[in-house]
Amino acid sequence: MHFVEVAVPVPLRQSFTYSSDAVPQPGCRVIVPFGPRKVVGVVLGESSNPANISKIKPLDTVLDEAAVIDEVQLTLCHWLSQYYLHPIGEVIHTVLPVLLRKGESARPVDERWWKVKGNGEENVASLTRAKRQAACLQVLLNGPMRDSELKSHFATTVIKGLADKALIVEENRPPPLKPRMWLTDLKIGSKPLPDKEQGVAIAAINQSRGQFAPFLLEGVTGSGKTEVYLQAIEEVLAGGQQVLILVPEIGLTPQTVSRFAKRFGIDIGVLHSQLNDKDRLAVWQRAREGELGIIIGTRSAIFTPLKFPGMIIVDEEHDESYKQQDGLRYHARDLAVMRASTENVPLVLGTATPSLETLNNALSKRYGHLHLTKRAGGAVQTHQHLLDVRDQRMQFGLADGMISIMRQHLSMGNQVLVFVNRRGYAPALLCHHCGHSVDCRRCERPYTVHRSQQRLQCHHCGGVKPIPKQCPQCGEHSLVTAGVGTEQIEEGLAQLFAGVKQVRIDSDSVRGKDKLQRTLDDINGQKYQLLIGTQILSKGHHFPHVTLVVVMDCDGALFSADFRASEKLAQLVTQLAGRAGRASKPGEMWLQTHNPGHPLLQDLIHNGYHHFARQALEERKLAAMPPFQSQAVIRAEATHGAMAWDFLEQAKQILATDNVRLNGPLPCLIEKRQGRYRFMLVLQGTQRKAINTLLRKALPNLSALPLATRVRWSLDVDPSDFS
DNA sequence: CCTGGGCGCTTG
DNA sequence: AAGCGCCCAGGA
Repeated sequence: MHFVEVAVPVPLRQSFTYSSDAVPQPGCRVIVPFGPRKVVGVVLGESSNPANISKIKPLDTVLDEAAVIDEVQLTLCHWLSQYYLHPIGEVIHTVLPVLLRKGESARPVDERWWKVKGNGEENVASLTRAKRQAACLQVLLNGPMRDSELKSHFATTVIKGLADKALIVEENRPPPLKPRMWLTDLKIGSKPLPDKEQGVAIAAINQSRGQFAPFLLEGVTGSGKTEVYLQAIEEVLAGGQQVLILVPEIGLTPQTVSRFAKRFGIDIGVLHSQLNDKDRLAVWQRAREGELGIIIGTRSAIFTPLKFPGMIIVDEEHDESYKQQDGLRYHARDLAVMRASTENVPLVLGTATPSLETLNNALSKRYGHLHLTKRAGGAVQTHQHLLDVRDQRMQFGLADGMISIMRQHLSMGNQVLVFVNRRGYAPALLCHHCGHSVDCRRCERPYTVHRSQQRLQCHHCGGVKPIPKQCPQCGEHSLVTAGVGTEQIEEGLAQLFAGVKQVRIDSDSVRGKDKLQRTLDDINGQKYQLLIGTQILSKGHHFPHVTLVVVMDCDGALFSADFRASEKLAQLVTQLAGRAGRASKPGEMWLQTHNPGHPLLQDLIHNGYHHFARQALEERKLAAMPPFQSQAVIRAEATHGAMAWDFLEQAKQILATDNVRLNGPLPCLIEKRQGRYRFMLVLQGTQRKAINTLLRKALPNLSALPLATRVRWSLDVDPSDFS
């Protein structure tokens, strides 16, 4: 009789002991009795002298012969659990593909194949009147073929015809996973000669093969970061090792993938949020068996197991989508650092606008620092200007001066990009008679007017309702919109620039598969001249015909309660500037502001992100803010705000100590969401270890508070957002 | 007297 | 988280 520790998918910060005749390998899934139910858990290891022997129950079933979570992943799970103070069972649950959580077989899913039945050659001869069927049968005479491959050559009706005549039959086969399969296909497509800086970067990365070596690749937009990735990857692939590439949520387009596929001519594993569970598991298996040379995916792709780990790349490392904002609130970039270190592989963090966290690590020499300062093909940097809109006449949010600059660019046949930070028609609906604002009752925030959908939408909870005809308070028919969003700009610009083809790009207009990609292709095919859009436009896409970028309003970020707002604005502006222009068409950028003298804007405009970021780091140091101090946040929300507040107040008493500062409880930046009032308690200190220890020791006491079960609360280590 | 929903307790 | 017992309110 043995005892094993099992991680069970429940929000309890402990594992559970079970008895078993044999000890399954750590990382194997088991079905265990848990209270009155049965759950899928994962074996963590053998337990030597368990407590509470009388309570221990035997394992029900062992689901796997071999571990589904390998040693490296198990190490990372323990790290995640300890660092983010998250229950181990839930950590393991997040790391596993959905189908494996549900207890499905971890064996590769069978593939459908077709093979000839009976005397094939005779049958081919008999099919005189069905030429396609004869051809199809002829192909299968050379040997069975995958259903998917056969379908790419012949219509389904042809295949079905043969099957109906019982000349071919279907059979299921396990996929032949071939480790390092890419080595047979690998060919290097034509590649440009790297310039001096690229050459230095490639060499530095390549020299670090087989060891943990983190790099910040700080390259201005258009400087050829991807080329550095490609040439570094080439060496890794040729050496029989795999590369894991993380990209931001929105950056994973077919275009991105095809760039890698074209260069190497190999199969690439792609993991994105729209993938179904089955396909996701298939990529997971092929990566794990070492069949795929390149795996590219968004945040959660960092959990993909690799048989021959060779390198990890995090593209646009500053992107906010790498931080998970619910459940296990991990940062994929930080986990990538941990993973590269446990797997002893180089890690490349690439961006034009490094996060201050990463920049600090590079400047303090914890990371190698590689620079790409020249735009490829000699394109010059986009010139940035501030447009003082004070006392200027505004039309649809654009100052007259701005409009005339836009006219100049349009008249030369160039494209103009207008960046607006708000979706919808207008961010509020007000009564012109009594001043009443039509607010979402659950969030107590103004509804955003969406005229295209003819309804009001709450951007905090997603709630929708029809646009009222009259004021809900005074009954007057005098409702007017306040402020401008993408829809209204679109409408206004259609009037201002009649006859100019324009397109709006925001999450409303590009909803649906491939819609974004098609629109982007149309833009670069010069089907449109005027582009109006939100954040989406700042991510990864290049618009060579755009010569003017207009930022409607950048004042919000200057006075935000979020201390990272200025960093985010600077990244956004710099990324946007990088979208425009090329060698023959230098671009310019204008920022509309009421605060043209603001030192932050001045610094950004005149000295660029590179300088701004270093300045901002100095300020963070003086202000004792991250990355020079560590933070954690306890959030609590409840329908009765007082309960959430009381809970945090009690938590504060429990946590009180002298080496960690406790701020709050204070309302979250979004004070109410979905009918619940939200508060937070911010922990800050010089030692991240001290915060971690404090929380670890206090958590049992926090959970034991009577209010702990009555409010929704969660822990966020290294918070990136205070909404 | 029975039903049902809310609440709190437990999970090895 | 989720299943279960317990308790109290409300309907017949």
